[in-house]
Amino acid sequence: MTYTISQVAEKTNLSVYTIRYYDKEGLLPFVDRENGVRVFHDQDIEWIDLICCLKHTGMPIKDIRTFIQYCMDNDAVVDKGLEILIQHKHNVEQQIRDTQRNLETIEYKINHLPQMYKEKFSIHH
Amino acid sequence: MTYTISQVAEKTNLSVYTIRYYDKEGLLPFVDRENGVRVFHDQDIEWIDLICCLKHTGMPIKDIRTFIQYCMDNDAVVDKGLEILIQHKHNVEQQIRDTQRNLETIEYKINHLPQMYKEKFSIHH
DNA sequence: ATAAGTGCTAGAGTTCACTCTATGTCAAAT
DNA sequence: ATTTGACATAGAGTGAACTCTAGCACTTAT
Repeated sequence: MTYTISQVAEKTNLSVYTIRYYDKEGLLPFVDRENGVRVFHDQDIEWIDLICCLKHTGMPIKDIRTFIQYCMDNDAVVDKGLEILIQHKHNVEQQIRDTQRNLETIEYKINHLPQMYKEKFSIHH
Repeated sequence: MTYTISQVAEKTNLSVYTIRYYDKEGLLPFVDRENGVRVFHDQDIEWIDLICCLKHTGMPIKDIRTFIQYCMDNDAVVDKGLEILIQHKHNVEQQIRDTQRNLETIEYKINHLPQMYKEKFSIHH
């Protein structure tokens, strides 16, 4: 089964523009061409899903490129790619903890907002 | 107790540039001036901490401005500010759930990376 | 009294991640 | 045979969030 760029756009919720931009940026070196036209296979979609996942969890595009390039390296040096992925997993775990702490702060501030407001206008004016 | 802009920069881990930028963008309408020089009080730091918290959890600057403006409104219309804060709390909760799902995907991909790699080069070349 | 240090503003520059435009090719439908 | 539609590229434009520069004011130390 193969897909055109617009079919991939539908499946991945990326715009056609974004897919071409990712390709331009070296994120999709695995995509085949037929007469210059991109031809996507199922395993390409899997790679793109992973790319989206990394992007959603805050990995910048140049880091994703590095990761993909390691994964595509001639020898079976998946190890380096795996290492990056495991490191990123730890980052995301930390990120969740940080966001949970921020959530607690927001909850605290929700309870203390009227007071902060009062402080502002009683002490300050 | 009052603070200069560079002391506030230290306390909040923002750069002096960023604090001035936030002020320019209307995020810090509560900051006093003495002969044109910004003078920060403890409750100002509390507001800035809240701003940082909102920023870290993905609220764009124009939304933070709207929130702050509601909070600073002449009448005791904290309600609108509170409403925004509660809505944002729900967004952050959703954000944590999304990130947890992404984390699961990453864990899955860590286990299947060697296989994805193999697929790529056996089917595809 | 001059030099250093900190503050101020206006506005230019940067980076990131798209997003769009202009222009062109090619295959299928009318 | 020409129109339509989907694909392609190069490169310009956008918006967000800083980040920095230039030039000036004011205070404090030598």
